[in-house]
Amino acid sequence: MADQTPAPETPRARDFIRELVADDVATGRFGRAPATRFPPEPNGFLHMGHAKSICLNFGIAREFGGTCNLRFDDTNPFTEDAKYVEAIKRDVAWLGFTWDGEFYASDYFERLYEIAEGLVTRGKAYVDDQTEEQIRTNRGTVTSPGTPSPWRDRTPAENLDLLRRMKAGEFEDGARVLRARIDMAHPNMVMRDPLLLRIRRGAHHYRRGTSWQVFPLYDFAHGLSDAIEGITRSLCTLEFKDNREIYDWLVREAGFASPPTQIEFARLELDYTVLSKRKLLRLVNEGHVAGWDDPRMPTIAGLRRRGVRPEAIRTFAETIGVARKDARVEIAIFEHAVRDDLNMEVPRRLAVLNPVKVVLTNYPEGQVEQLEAQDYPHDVPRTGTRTIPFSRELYIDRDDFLEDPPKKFFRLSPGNEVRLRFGYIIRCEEVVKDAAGRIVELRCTYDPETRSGGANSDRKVKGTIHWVSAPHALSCEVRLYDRLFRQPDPDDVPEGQDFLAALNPESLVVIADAKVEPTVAADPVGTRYQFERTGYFMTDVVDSAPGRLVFNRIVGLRDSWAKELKKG
RNA sequence: UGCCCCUUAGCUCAACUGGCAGAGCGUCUGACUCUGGAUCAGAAGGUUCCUGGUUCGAUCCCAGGAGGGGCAACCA
Repeated sequence: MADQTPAPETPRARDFIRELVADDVATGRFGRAPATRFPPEPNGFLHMGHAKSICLNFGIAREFGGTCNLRFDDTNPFTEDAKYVEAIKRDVAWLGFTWDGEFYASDYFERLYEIAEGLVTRGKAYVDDQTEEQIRTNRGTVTSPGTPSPWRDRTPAENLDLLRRMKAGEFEDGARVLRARIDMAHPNMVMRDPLLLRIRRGAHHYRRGTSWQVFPLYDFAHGLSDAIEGITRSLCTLEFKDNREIYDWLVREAGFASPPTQIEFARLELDYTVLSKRKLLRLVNEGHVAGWDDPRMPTIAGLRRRGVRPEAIRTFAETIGVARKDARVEIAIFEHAVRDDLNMEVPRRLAVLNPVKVVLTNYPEGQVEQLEAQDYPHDVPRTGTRTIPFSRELYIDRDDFLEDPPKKFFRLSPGNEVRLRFGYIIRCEEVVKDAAGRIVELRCTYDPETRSGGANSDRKVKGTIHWVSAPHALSCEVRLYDRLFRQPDPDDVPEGQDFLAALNPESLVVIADAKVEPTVAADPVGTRYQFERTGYFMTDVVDSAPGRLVFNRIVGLRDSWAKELKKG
């Protein structure tokens, strides 16, 4: 009774995929350690959806003592580029994962072609001369069977001859394709003689140049690439469920002894953003954002530039888990993961985003005190202090003063007191306005007995606000980033409009002249802080420089005052 | 001749494969106070989509239905 029973080590709740992998290990099904792969196509930057997949694939390999390859699924010469390969590698590494093998589907083209010849020889594939349009029409519809191609019954010898001439570059693009010979009336559309190889004679592949001319399609390349690498479980998203049948058909026909098995999980959908490479590409190409690494983008590069740490992304991926049903995740879950991570890691600083001047009328002119300020709050297990200057003229945030405050407003107002963080208690005596009625200065008095840490510092006031010393503060630019879209589902727009109609015009608000305490001047670019009572910020790695401070807001703090206001 | 998934708390998921439906986030309440936008504690919240069936017992198995989603690119 007396001694505390230590909390039992509760194993993290397993998802259905990890259960299957654990079964594989227990039964020795594959006769080898679990092997996964992350297979991006190098035609765009990685985003949060990919991060989920990366954490899953690499996480499983790590947990089960297996391997995870990075494989570029580069089978479409029209859209792929080496610059995307580099960006993807950088992003995966930044997320904290090391791949076992680095492979390219384009390195398997020869092997795939040999498998194609094998299929042709055994009557399992044929060369089709139909036009693209005819192929589409003759595939039938979801409710009606397709029509066999007139070329479907060519002899293996004829098919082999045509296939070789396709490879040799004798035919125009689109003149012929290689198709699997399965069933044109199959209830699964994917199995209606799927296309295997298409001719791209003029195309320039970023790795193969113009030397290779018959390119495999996804279905043909993907499962076989997995099999070639000895993958055990091939994890992909739900929309590939129907493709599993052709995946299994191909690895079986190719004669792999212990072929991989595909498992599908739900792709991530995140509120207030889009996670589709096609849509992200449009945002970039049409100039709605500044680039793939715009801090508003849900790309790994964008999140990195904004200041999110990889730890937060990994925690988020773990939190949302994986499931077999569609998953739309609230952005609050992500923001919570980001705050939770930063809370324990980054030092506090004082910054005033929307400054209004405060003059302490009873503070000696010309006097400057150095105040000691804690870098971390009492409940964060880190230590550190700094000194910040205090003087007669200060800035506080305009939001922290109200001439006519509502109930429960515990900040500064005429005749009322508030504590300046790490400093003194002050009282507002007079409000100075310009001709237009705008407040230009608050004339206050301070209580010299209440300096933080001093003998009589424990006098209580309701509120504490942040401030900076006007003559010492550094001017800086602050970029307040917000959700890119103004509604949870950007695709939920009226007929005739697309997701761009839901763009949030205030996703970036730039404050040209904010004030920050001088201690940040010496920190390297890319340093993160919490600006007390405001949010988490990082100096922008591209635009910030000594003498020109630029801060990105990573995420705000939880806004319980706004909630209080809403309640009325 | 359609096929394949999915449906459990506001949201995302659990429930050891038939045994008193749980967790995180969110919400609410309280505590604390030099972050009243930090932190901590507690609470509320359920016809497990519906209708039958099997069973001592069904979220789980079976049948039918409803709702949501995927598939008819020489994209992946």
